Amino acid sequence: MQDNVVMPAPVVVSTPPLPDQAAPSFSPLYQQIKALLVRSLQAGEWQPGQAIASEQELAARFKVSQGTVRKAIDEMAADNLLVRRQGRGTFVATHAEAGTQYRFLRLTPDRPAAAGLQRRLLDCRSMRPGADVAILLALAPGEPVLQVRRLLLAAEDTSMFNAMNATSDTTDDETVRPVVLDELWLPGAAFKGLSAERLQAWQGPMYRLFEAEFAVRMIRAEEKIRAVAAGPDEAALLRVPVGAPLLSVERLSFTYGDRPVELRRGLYHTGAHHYRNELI
Amino acid sequence: MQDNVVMPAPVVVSTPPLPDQAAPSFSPLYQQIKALLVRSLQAGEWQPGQAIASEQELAARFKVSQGTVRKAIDEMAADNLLVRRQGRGTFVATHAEAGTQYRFLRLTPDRPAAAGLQRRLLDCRSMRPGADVAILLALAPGEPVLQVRRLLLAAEDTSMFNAMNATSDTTDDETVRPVVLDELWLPGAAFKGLSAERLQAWQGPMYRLFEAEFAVRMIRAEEKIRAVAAGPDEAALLRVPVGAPLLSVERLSFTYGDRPVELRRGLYHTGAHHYRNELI
DNA sequence: GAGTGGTCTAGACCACCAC
DNA sequence: TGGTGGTCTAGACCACTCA
Repeated sequence: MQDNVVMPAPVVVSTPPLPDQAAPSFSPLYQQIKALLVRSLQAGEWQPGQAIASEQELAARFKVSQGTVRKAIDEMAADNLLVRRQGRGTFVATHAEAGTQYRFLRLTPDRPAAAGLQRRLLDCRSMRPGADVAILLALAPGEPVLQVRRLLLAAEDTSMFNAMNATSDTTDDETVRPVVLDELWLPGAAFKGLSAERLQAWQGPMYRLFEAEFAVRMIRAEEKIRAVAAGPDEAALLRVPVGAPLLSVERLSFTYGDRPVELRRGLYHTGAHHYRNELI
Repeated sequence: MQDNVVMPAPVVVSTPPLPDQAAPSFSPLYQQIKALLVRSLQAGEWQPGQAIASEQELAARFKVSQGTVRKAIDEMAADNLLVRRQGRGTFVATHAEAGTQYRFLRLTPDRPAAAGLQRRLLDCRSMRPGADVAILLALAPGEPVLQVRRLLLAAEDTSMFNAMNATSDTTDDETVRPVVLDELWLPGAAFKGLSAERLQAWQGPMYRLFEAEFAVRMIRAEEKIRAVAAGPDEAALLRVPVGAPLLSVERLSFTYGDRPVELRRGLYHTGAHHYRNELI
């Protein structure tokens, strides 16, 4: 039974191999299958939200047993690359659906809030990256970056503060409060054509726009969190006093093959929200 | 082959069932096995760091196939309850070993540091809990809590600041800097006998003491993170100006069966450290 | 060499879903 | 009713560890 299992010879597949990154030679079959499936995702064989081939089909294609394909898919589901749905099939994960929307945003209202967050775009422009940004995003020499700035605003919880801000110094947005000031840097090459108008027109999560229009799927991210004092500009935008403590969240996001494709720095006002984390 | 698989009848085991929490009646076999294994851990059949029975033995004990036991153990390994080691066996996870020590501490030096963190116990006393603490820890009415306070200190990075703090206002600890001020609340019933002396004498991670001496294993935790301004006492202890931004990390830790057993509030000075997080 | 977990297969049946 | 993933089994061989 085990005779036909190849150790040196890699699995033969019909899909032509992609040019970049060679696969490790000796690894378990299911790992090889997993790598091949990741390549298929990377190459766009199946789009986010679509069903991939069934386990049976994949087993036939790769000439392995269904159990081996299953183990590969199990791991990819654990990595949030795929979503299994009994009776329906296995689907490419997406930032489109409720529940997986804003998967990376860990900011939560202290008391459960009905309404979500509103977005307000501040600016979007192309620029030469600073040295730090260029290194983190592994940019080619001379490659520009797109810089995006925006606010996220939450419905104000006025249930017990009705009297307090009767004389608020703001004329509009009495019922809404800025909570997050985001600053993003995106590699110019991958996001050619992204503009303020495009962002303005888009309804929905930004990561959904990226995967739908620019074929850039955010897979995982690393965040570094600090407490900082609000500077003058930040204070004005977030409507807090200068020097107020803010959460600084620096995020580096990766797509398939651990390629960094977004650097983001968020300043969170944690007066009525907190950053939640689960340690396991 | 499938005939002997029981759906209504649960698996018969030799270990007497523990009194608390009834198992759900209808669930996959491997889930039942998992629940039984968790109970064995809870009951102390195998101690942290020790090997559990082999897959073969467990399969025989529970009268299921090895594959079913394997799936149960796989999930428990993914939950960090067990650790598999090829050729050696499967071991109960512990906070003792390097690598799993300080598993829940996400604070990281901005630039890789050689030395770890020093501990300094401030105080440890029994007290009546506030209402919030009592609720979070699900305390019995009238049950006291142990309150512990301590500092974590890091070796100062003096490589480029030699001249700066020549006239530091502190007489001792020139080469060390407080980074974390921790305040813990522990249910008195579970930690009877814990004292300042006991903590002072202990070398190693606190969670290791808890699992070794009080049979309380921390399995997972939830953290809420905010940015706050340092108050007078906190500022003095952490040697920062009053009002300096600090990271407030509120942690609720759970043991087997999702029982909360520790509430902790840490204030982190993130001048040369940050809280790292991986989003997947 | 004996024992452990790790991989792979083949086949059966179940639960769920859509048509 | 047919197809999907989900569970369970039985048995083979491999890789690793330790005495």
